[in-house]
Amino acid sequence: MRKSRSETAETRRRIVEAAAEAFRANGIHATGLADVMAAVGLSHGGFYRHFDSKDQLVAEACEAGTASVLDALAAAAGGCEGEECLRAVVDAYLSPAHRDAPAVGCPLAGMGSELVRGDENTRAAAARSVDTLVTLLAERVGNPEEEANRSWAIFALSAMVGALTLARLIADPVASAALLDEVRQRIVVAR
Amino acid sequence: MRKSRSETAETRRRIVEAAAEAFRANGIHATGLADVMAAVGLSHGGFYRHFDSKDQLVAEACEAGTASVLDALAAAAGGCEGEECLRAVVDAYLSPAHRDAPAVGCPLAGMGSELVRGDENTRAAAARSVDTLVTLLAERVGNPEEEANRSWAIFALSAMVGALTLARLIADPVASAALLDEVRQRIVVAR
DNA sequence: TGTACATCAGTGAACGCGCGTTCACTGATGTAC
DNA sequence: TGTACATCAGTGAACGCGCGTTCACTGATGTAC
Repeated sequence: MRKSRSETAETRRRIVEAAAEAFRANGIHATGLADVMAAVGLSHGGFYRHFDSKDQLVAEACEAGTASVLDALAAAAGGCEGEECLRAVVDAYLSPAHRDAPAVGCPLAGMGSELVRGDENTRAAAARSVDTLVTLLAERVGNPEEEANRSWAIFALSAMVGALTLARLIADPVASAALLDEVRQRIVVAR
Repeated sequence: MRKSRSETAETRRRIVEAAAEAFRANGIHATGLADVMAAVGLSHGGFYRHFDSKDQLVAEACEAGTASVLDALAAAAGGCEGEECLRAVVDAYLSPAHRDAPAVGCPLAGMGSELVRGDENTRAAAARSVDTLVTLLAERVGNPEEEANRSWAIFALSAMVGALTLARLIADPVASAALLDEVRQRIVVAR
């Protein structure tokens, strides 16, 4: 049953991807390893050929989820790099589409309160996710190394993560969309 | 073994309080009913004399946690009601003390991503929590019924919930405190 | 290049454990007369 | 006010179930000669 090295690497990648989706959609604790392995079409016993523990998978899933969100936001900005695309990134993050698709959305919003209680590696990965997203936002308003730009980006990311979480809590679609709209406008103005 | 009505009510209240603390500190899924009952000094079997299900307890714990945070923030404002106390409320919410005491802190930050996946009653309770905190903030900048004040308060609460979550993810105490400071200042300025 | 052997990805059963929930039981409280 | 009985808060064992993790096994892949 042994697989070739490239197949093994591909399987591992698919496990991380499936985990990243399941953790964001259903929560870390509520998602079993058997669920993740089944999503990839494997039995759960083989999990430990790829990972030491569920904690390790959580940390990697956080990284993978962040990378996918980063790609999606960069794509939404259409490849431009200046301030003119700031609105595109913020609009994409605070869209009803993002709110309604947590499985492929921001891990900080989808599993933020569970990441806080993760192990050391998980929290380190989550902290890197914060840094990555802060840099993405800072780039939209100028040099991402400049203190003022990072400072604004930290503020913007906080508001974005919080707004997405709150928007998902509010069942009324009108009120939820209104919350997203208001935060969206104020973030751009706050720059 | 039967208890008097007032004792029964008091026991029920203590279960909700203990649950509110445990859920915020350790997460909803990670906290067992036996843990909660043990914290109150009871065996787990008696739980169902007070509640229909764990879900019901989660919803009530969300409400109770919000009430306690509301009290704490009102106390931080020192009883004054005008705009001059806005800073006191925001400072209290975005303080290292709040960050380091999730058990008695804001439920939206402490268990936000788990509340999103709660049942109907839980999400309704969480949505009421959002509304309650928005009103508290709106009151600090004027008439809480006025659209402009509510709109700002929604933005402020989003930034506050997000910032507290991110601050808890960042292990480095200097970077974490810096994030809180920056968001704190910008929220007040954004008014 | 071909052969012999070591490696190891994946299977499926099993491990101990804790979960939410149920239940028979106890005995103090509440109620009806 | 006092007595007899119904109620029910709390106990502790048990229910079925799913969890993370381990393990003996299979057989294709990788490696050494």
